[in-house]
Amino acid sequence: MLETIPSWTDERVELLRRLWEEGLSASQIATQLGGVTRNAVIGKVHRLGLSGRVKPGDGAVAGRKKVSREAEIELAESGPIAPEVIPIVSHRPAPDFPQAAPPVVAAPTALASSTRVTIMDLRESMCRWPMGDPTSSDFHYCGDRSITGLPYCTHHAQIAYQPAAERKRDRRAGGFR
DNA sequence: CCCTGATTCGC
DNA sequence: GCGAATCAGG
Repeated sequence: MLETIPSWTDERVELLRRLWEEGLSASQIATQLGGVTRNAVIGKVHRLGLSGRVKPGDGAVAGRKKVSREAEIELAESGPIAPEVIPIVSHRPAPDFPQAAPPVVAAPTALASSTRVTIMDLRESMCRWPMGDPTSSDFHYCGDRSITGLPYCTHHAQIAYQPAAERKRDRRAGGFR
């Protein structure tokens, strides 16, 4: 049956908060939530007092976390392959990485395999590599154990932080462009 | 023309 | 409180 769309339940508000703070646009949040328009999202954001994510004039970068020095250098050398903090806003048409079964190391993280890791499930220690279209409702994250200090697991960190030279050769793996 | 958030105001 | 319409901008 059709899912009845509740208005602003605690869950949905929490999700809204989280997505907004992560830097998603109102329209993207709207499609993630489902059943609401971007106007509704914006309206709610204002009612919650969440507006003003980015402060122009503020010396520090408000919305985005600072990357480590190493990662920064790597990014500078490798170019804008992947965004540093939350890649969900990135404009990739259709990622779809063959990342079905990453048996890396015995992942200590509890939830894994079949469960879709949504933004709600994401923890600091989990890989935030985006899977799927951010404007789609089935969007989720990798969720594997992330490297300490980095937002990605070993697998996706390799894709995200490829050295410039190596990139030419082994670029097909990522799907980024 | 696509998008963004901000604001207003009838409901 | 909610969100469509509108506004102002990129």
